[in-house]
Formats: sequence, structure tokens, C-alpha cells
Amino acid sequence: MKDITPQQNKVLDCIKIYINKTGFPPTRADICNELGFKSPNSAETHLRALEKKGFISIESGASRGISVINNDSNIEPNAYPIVGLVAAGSPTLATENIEKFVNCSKSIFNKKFDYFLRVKGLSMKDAGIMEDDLIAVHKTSEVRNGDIVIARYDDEVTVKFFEKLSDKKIRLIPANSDFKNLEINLEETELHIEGKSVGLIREN
Amino acid sequence: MKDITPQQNKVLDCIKIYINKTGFPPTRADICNELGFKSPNSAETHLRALEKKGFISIESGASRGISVINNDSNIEPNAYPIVGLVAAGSPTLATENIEKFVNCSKSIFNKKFDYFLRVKGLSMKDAGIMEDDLIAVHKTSEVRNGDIVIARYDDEVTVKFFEKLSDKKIRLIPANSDFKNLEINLEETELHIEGKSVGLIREN
DNA sequence: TATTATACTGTATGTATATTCAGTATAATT
DNA sequence: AATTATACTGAATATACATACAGTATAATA
Repeated sequence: MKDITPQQNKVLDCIKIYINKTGFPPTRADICNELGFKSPNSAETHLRALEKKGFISIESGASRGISVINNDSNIEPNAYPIVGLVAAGSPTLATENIEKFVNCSKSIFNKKFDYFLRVKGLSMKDAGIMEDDLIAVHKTSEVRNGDIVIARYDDEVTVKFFEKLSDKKIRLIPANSDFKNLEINLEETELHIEGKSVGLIREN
Repeated sequence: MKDITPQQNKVLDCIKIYINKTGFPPTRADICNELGFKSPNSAETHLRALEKKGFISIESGASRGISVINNDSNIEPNAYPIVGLVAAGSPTLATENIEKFVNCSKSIFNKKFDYFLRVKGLSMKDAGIMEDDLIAVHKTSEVRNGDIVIARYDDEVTVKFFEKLSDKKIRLIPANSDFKNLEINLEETELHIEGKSVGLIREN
């Protein structure tokens, strides 16, 4: 997506507003009316520029054949994938691991997130995380003590509280007295922090 | 909104699909193509009928000037209010009680719901319901034993497990050993079941 | 029984609209 | 200094499109 000029941005906004107001895209003449142009060719050249830069697509020959290509980044809402907590390997976003998509606002949680993880087991029960809950995961390796993290080691993925004991030692703490703390020596075991929990959805 | 005929519904669906696919509404000829009509007047008369019945609006003279009037009921997503768990009175949807709105798909939970309730206290801790969680509430008075219900009695609103002991006695059970069961005699105390929990969102 | 709504074909037409061509002018690159 | 992108006016034109008119046919309503 190339840079947009201020004037082209005005035209793009005008199109969005027009569609929002009327339900269908504007004609060249409509754009001229809205923005005070006196020639339909003013609109035409802007449209061609916007098309070239990838902001809109124009159906040749069709009246009002403009459609705004949604970059989706600022348009609410969005579809987020639910990834199963697979025993082996990283909780990847590959199609075969995606259970389904959830439509919700990207600002539904206080922090931004990337996907949902389906929880297995009750090791975080006392933190209010139950079996089959969906954890909203923010993909990051920057985590702090006390964060609920999605950690992977020895081909196992778990959700636990994070505590850094030293540069070489990490403690993973469950929220359930039936489970034991895990202390991982980074020199012996490879530990991957896939991300941290920034929210939760329970579907029933 | 008057009744729609099967054929008119086909045309309406065709319009929706066309807009979804192309970004702009179809022409009469487009509709004919999609549905196999041989005369543009077939589309025209259906459009006029749909307009008369309030399903679409048509901008006279404008090409592709069709806009679907959204009844919003089947169009995802929606905005749902968060209602504070006020100590006194019913958790009403009055403006003063609405904290904010959450945008999410209406099918985000397995059952339909009406609003979110902000949880106060830890009386349902062992059911994975923590302070400040948002409970998705389905407004209903038809509840079964074991349901997590939003109950109101003596100007107090609580979230508890529901158990019907007899026609005159209801037991409200917390999920926290620090709290006691509440047994309510319906002949002495007025009990209102505001709804039941059908889901949960934790914002952090 | 007459009327109205639904559901089409087929033709015709004025105008709404995209789109090209010819210019003018300024600022940014090469 | 030449080229290219931006930002317009103004006019012309082929065609895309809405829309009216003339029919045919069936089912539902009054």
C-alpha cells in the first residue's frame, strides 16, 4: 500500500462517507459535488490514482463500480481464530489448527490480542480459567512476573503464571493446588514464550 | 415490515450477496442475470414490491441506487451493553446503568444473550467467575437446577447457582466455601430471576 | 365475479454515468 | 532541464441503466 496524498485521502473519505450514508458508492459527479470539483475528470483521475495505489477497486464500465478495499486494520469488528492447545508443537495459526473464527471487536479486551487458545485441563482453575475457556493471546515474548503466559517446552504447551528466578531459571506456576510448580533451567531445556493471556471468553 | 414472498426474498438475498461480493448494489440487469430473469422489468417490479414493504430503499434516477434497510437482527455484529451489578433494584438497561458497549458477534456464545453484567465479589470464584468479569446474561425466568442465575431479592442482586427445592423454596448456591447457601422461602421473600449466565468475558 | 397482488417476457427511451481527449498549472524527481 | 506525479477545468460521447408501456398468466382476495 503506497502513500496516499491528502487530497486523495479526502476523496477516499468522501467515498466511504457516501457509501455509509446512501448504501451505494458515488458517481464521479457525486464526488465533484461533495468536494467542490467542477469537472468529473478531477474525480476520475483521483479514482485512478487510488486504484493504482490499492485503496479502491474500480469495475470498468459499471456505474458506481467503486469498492473500498478494506485494510481491515481500523475497521471494527474482526474475525479472530481459535487455536487448539495442541500437545505437540507451537500453537500455530495454520489452517488445520484453527477450530473456528470468532467475530468480535478488536478492542473487546484492554490489550490487543492475536488469537484465541482453547484451554485444556484445570491447572489454572484458581485463576478463573476453566476447561474449554478461550484465552485471548497476545503474541509476545516480553512477559513479566505474574503474567499468565503460554509457554512451550519439550513439545508441550501450557498456560501458567510466569516467574523469572534468574537469567537461567524460570518458574511456571499453576493456579491449582493439585498441580506442582515447574522450574525450568534454560541451559537444559528450551523454553518458548508464545505469548501472554490478555483476556478470556467462556462460551457457556 | 410486511410479509415477504419467497421470490421477493430470493431477490433480496441476491442483492445482499451482490453487495457483499462487489461492494456496490446490482442493476436490474444484474439481478436478471443472477436469478435467470429475461426481462429487466421482472427485477424492477420485485424491487418496487420490496421497497413498498420496507426491505429496501430505492434512490430514484440513480444507477444501482438500492440500499438494503438493515433490520439488524441477522447482521453481525452487534453492540451489547455492560450493566453494572447495582446493589439495589433490577439490573436495568437504563442509560445511567450502562457502563459501555461491547461490539461482538451475537453468536459469540453458544446461546443467545441480551446484555453483559459486571461481576462484583468472589462468591462464584470456584465456577471460574472472578471479580469484574462480564457475564453474558440471557434474560429469562425459565431456569433449571444447576444454572448460574442472576437473582434479585430484598433489593439485592446476586449471581448464584440455582436449585429449586420445592414450589415454595429456592436454594441459591455460591461457588466459594467462604460463602453460605441462601435458602429463600417464596412465601416470605419476593425472588426475581432476572436471567441466567450463558457466557463470560474477562477483559484482562 | 371483479379486483388485486404476484410473477413474469419483450421493447423502447431518456438520461445517468464512465471514460476519453485536450488543456493549464504546480511541485517533486531524475 | 526534462520528466513525472499531482491537481485541476471543460467538452464530448458511447453506453450503462432506470423506468415506463404493452402484454400474458396464475393465485388470492373481496
